[in-house]
Amino acid sequence: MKELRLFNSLGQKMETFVPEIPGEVAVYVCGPTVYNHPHIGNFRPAIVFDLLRRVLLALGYKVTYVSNYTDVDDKIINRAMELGISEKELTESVIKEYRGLIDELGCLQPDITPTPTAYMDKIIAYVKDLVDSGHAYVVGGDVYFRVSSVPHYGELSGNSVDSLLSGARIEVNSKKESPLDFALWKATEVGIRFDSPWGKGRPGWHTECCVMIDSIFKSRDGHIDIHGGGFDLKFPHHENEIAQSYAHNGNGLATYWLHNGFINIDNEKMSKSLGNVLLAKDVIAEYGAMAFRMMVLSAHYRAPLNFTPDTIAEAKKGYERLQAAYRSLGIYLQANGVDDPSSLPSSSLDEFLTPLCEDLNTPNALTVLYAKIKQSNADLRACKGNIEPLKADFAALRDYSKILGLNVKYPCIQNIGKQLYREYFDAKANKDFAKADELRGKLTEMGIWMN
RNA sequence: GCAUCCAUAGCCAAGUGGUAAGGCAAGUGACUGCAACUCACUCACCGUCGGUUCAAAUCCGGCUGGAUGCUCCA
Repeated sequence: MKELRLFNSLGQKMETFVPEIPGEVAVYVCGPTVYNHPHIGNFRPAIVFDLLRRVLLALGYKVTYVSNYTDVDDKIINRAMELGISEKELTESVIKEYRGLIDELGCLQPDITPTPTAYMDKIIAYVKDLVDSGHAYVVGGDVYFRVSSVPHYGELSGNSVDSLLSGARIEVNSKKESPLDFALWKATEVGIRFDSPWGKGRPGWHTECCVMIDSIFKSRDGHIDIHGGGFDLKFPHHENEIAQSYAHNGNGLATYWLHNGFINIDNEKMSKSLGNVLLAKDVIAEYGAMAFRMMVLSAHYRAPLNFTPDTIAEAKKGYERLQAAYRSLGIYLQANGVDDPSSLPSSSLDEFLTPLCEDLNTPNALTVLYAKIKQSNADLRACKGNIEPLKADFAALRDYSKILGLNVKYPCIQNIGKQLYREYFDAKANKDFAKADELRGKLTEMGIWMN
């Protein structure tokens, strides 16, 4: 099996990927809080970790890919009240939209998409365990995690407990033993809330992910191979997940921690306050889902990605070049005796996978793709009826596209199309340009012209 | 203030010790009966100052500029 190297945020260095169970990979990616139409920033992790999943699959691993929808949160409660609907109605409609966008963007749906509301019993039991073992304490109806009860807090984010303490803001909430302690359970008056041994309330965000991982991957002691998410989640979210996992399961939750960079708009942070939040559905409507995916792939996943009309337009062109070359080959092959190009045997993927195996270097993978597109176009121009090189070109474009999650297609030209192409090639060979033009017009009209 | 990361051509973006991938735009040329498509060629001393080294975009330090986080919070 080809070696995959990944940059592990835990330790800040490149490491060779070695799964805990040979041949199998457990992945968890922090999903969105579903309170409003998803914006484009929600889909960078979705695309990046979908790519990781596809690379793992191409390398021959069996992958279990889990990504949650956070459906308990203040933002959800506030938004639901604004709209005058229940939290459940709101989250269900947003999840539905999100799932649709995932499809459009060429991402595979996760194998499992847990939601905290469905795990409430387990969350409460988990928090109770932490209280019982002395890693958490109850104040009023709240439960807080005792950060001082676990070693190495700050390991992931590069913070030390001392520096975090010195940088801590003046706490409004003085109920906590330490400013670093975080809420596992919070007593609430407003919105959706649940019964617990500590009264009515809601779970803390950090705990939700931990419990879902712990439950879904019970057979692995709640320890997964890869945990992914946006850069902003490193601290406190992932740091706190690690602390809880050490306290509850005696392990650090995940071996490899991967964090994707953010999307900026015109070199500015995308934020509500700046009023520059771009909704995924709007961007897709204007430029196409594949243009957006191509744009995400055009930069390394850890680097910031700048969204401007130019950058997405450029990505769109790149995708269209791929699509056009693939389509031309698909049609030409059918017109020349290959009835089902999609079933042509695969060619070697080694050259293409090599950059992807170096910490998902998609820009370099795209370089390989562009070279193949160029070669395909040149081969098609020069083939003179010899379709052998075209078969290999086609298979390569097909397989590369699949790994990148870029949807490409070609029309089935049917027997009538094959007949018209035979006549077209004959007419051209006989320099009967009037007839060739007519046939070209007809093929164009049918939507199956090569170019 | 503390922490993490970044600074490569008009634009996007790889490369992390041995004299700068790729894409967009631009220019030149080729193919073609025509149009479109396509192909070839041209286009960077790597923010700045200093250090280490036979050798640095690549390592170290200063400076300048930028992104993000600092606890349930936008």
